[in-house]
Amino acid sequence: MSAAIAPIEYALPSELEGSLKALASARRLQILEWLKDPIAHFPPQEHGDPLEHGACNLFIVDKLGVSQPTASRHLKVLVDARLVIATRRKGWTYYRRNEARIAELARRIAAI
Amino acid sequence: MSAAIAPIEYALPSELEGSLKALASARRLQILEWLKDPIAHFPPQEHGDPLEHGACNLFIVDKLGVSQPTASRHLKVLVDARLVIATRRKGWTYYRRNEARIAELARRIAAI
DNA sequence: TAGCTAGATAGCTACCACGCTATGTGGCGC
DNA sequence: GCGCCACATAGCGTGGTAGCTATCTAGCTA
Repeated sequence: MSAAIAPIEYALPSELEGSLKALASARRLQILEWLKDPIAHFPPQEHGDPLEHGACNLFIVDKLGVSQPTASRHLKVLVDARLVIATRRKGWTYYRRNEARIAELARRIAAI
Repeated sequence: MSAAIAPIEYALPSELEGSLKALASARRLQILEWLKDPIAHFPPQEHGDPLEHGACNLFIVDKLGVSQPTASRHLKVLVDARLVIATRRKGWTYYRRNEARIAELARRIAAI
């Protein structure tokens, strides 16, 4: 050892890149689309206002047509990217769009 | 055989998804950034107006700091997504941004 | 407190993207 | 016409992501 330390020639992973990766999935785009109008896309739910808290996890899993863990991971990616907001209530989790964050991202992409 | 044919539960790959995948890479974001102002980011080139035709492939390869085939693939992804336009001239290839396409994509993302 | 159910985690497979080196190919220029 | 140079293609290794089943955990309800 040890020769020179390799310079970081690398493009550093930006937050923008992360957000784009979160968006670059048909499943996740679909979820965001549904969440635009939860009342139209999901069955009526008893505990948790669709508009205030969002759609129930179970409905999303069901409508996505994938297994529960797979849907869960997609939702986690969206939450981690702060594109959607999760709310726990009683025994369920509800998801809604983070409109502020989505708008901010749209602005950043417009400046690409 | 043969049971029922599985229904397409799948979210179909959209063009939007494809564009987002093309964009969701630090290297490619970097290239688009550089191409905003080729004169500022690349050495002066003799054959091919940086503003009209874009930056010479060789400069991009060099500045990216990856091998020629790797850079070539990144550029191909951008061209295939129509985010940049390639021009062949003499023996070289020049790349420039497709501003119309980029703006259109930004609009679509704003409506996500 | 006990049981049940929503959701997360673990662990697997398959696939795709990114990096590389080696090699083709096609068009300029001498 | 020949050689050379710019760029593409082939092929390989690796890491990350999406899908699955099985299982764990936490918190609601009775």
